Amino acid sequence: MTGTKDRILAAGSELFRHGGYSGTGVKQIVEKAGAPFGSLYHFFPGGKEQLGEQVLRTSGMEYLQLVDLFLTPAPDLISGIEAYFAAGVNVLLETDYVEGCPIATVALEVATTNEVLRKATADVFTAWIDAGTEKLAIFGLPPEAARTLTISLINSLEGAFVLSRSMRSTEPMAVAGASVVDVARRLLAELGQDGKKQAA
Amino acid sequence: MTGTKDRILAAGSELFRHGGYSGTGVKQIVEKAGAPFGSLYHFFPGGKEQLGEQVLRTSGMEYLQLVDLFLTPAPDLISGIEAYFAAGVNVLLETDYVEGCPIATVALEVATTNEVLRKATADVFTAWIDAGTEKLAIFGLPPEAARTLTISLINSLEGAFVLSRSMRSTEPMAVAGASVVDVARRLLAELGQDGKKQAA
DNA sequence: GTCTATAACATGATAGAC
DNA sequence: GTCTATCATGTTATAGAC
Repeated sequence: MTGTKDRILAAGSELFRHGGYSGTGVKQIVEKAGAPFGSLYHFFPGGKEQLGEQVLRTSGMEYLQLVDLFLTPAPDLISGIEAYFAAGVNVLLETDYVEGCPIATVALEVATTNEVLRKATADVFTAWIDAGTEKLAIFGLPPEAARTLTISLINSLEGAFVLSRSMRSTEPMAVAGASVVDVARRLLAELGQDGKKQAA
Repeated sequence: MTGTKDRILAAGSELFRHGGYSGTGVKQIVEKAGAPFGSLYHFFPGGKEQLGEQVLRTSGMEYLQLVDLFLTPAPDLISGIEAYFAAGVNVLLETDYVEGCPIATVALEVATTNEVLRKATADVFTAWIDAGTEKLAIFGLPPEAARTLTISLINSLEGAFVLSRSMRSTEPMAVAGASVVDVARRLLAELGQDGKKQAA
């Protein structure tokens, strides 16, 4: 049984990342959640801003699990990266370019206009970078190289979502994947490693 | 002498890219432009949407000139890319992470909510890609390689603006520059070229 | 805790004097 | 073409019955 609060969070997450923070009204959110209007201010006394912050932090942590889903099963670093961006292409096609990053739309909107929400987006990105850095160790990458590659991967993914969703083309996402593979290959060559999954 | 219409466009450009399309009110725009409220609907009978479209197309073409500013003077491809992302770092620092891409904020906001504005952002990105592809020919890159590298560059730049502005750190922008250099080096090696500027 | 009515305000847009 | 007053609507938030 899904609680009212969770339904409000889920509805907010979808509406915020599609229409933006300013572009989404609180009535729209409770309506989509099938929740009474008063419940919003019962569960989120801080109003729209508190809801926005919770939505960012919650969906940010949910998407963190996607890293495991595609990188962990891969036999080596390169095919892990390829699987990750192939999944990005699939998301674009399967949702008709509707879905992308759950954070970026709001992140750009609030970067200079709302410090509470900006901090929430920054915390999510920081968590993603730290988790990716840790995860890439399974392919033998030392911390510094793993961090650089993770940031490069997120950079390219975020930028590709902007271009691909705007242009309604998978080309930018495909190019992004190939680019990150280039970066990974250069790193591996520099380290003299093969990028195969390490024994536990 | 700056016309009223131009001042409205300039004010709209700044406010839209900072606060987003939904987050910016038309009254806010005319106030910043020092223009009478009625002038907005005189010059833009289509209202906020027509203004938004004009702002996107106009500032998109203005930023196109920045490609020339940093890539053209470079003696070779690699140092051109480095100069470009160094400029990105400077913009972040000099504006205290306020300025970024004039299109991306609105692009994510309207990608699935306003087809007129989405098309405008797509046309701008397409123009950037085409212009970059053409410009990179001065370093000897054939069209296909030039297009791939241009998309990779814009991907990384856009994503780095998202992360850097959110986290208030230049690290993502610096990583982005190094990553695109990796991609360029791989392309040059594959083509057997040196990336030096070609004679006219 | 659920739900509704409504307050207080901001929004995009328009009418019409000048 | 400039400028102001105003409309209708949508916004966030609150009060208070149940």
